[in-house]
Amino acid sequence: MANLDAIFHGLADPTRRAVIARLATGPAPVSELAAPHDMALPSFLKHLKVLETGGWIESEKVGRVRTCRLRPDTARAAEGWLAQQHKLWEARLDRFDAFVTAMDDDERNNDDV
Amino acid sequence: MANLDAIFHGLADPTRRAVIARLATGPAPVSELAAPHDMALPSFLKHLKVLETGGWIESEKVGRVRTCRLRPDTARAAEGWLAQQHKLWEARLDRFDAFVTAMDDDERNNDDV
DNA sequence: ATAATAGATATCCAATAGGCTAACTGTGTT
DNA sequence: AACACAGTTAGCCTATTGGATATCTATTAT
Repeated sequence: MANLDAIFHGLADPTRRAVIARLATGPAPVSELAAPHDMALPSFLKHLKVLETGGWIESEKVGRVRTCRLRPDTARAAEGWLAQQHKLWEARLDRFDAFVTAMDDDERNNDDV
Repeated sequence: MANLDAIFHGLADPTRRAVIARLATGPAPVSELAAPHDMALPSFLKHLKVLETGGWIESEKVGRVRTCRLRPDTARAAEGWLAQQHKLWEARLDRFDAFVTAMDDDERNNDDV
């Protein structure tokens, strides 16, 4: 599994996110992936390399065309990290809410507020 | 709201992810955030800047200490993008499953398989 | 008033990122 | 055999990244 640095670096560029979005609807050859992007092919290939390094895609070449497909487990790793933080953070907010509620109760029990 | 480039760039570094993880448990001053990281303070401050640009954190300085806190909406934006791709991709796999199932049915209806 | 603390700013540096063109390899097509 | 097609590789260029040190400002403590 690719490391999180490479995984998130993969997402930090609009061209690469577009490729992922395209591949989410099904595999495609390099030239089809490249077509929408106003960029020389070698430049585009670098993005594919970054995605491959990040574990986002895998590819297979048959004849002269290379077909790329998405690797779902990588998306899960990325979502997993975010979800974990989210959970921590939610837990904290819950504790904070409880604290505020307790404060309110305290204040309600005071005559001078 | 920060753009996705900056949001995901924020995550593409272990120091920055550690800061986010720390802040998910509650706000902290710069020096406390910096302490675990074996790095000169100015270098660390750059990471905080990247996180701020990516919309991950906000901070307020009172006296001589600056306290940083997480911005939850940014996490949601990141998760949102991933979830959307995930949905597309799941939908495709479902169609693929249906296709395979149909194939199997076909084959079951053939005598020569 | 002096000293210590918390952070900010300026500058430097090597490595990486993201773009390009030119030239090359291998595979179909005519 | 000759051509076109789909990628690939090599090199070049500029901007950004991620680290450093040295110096500076503003606040708090003695």
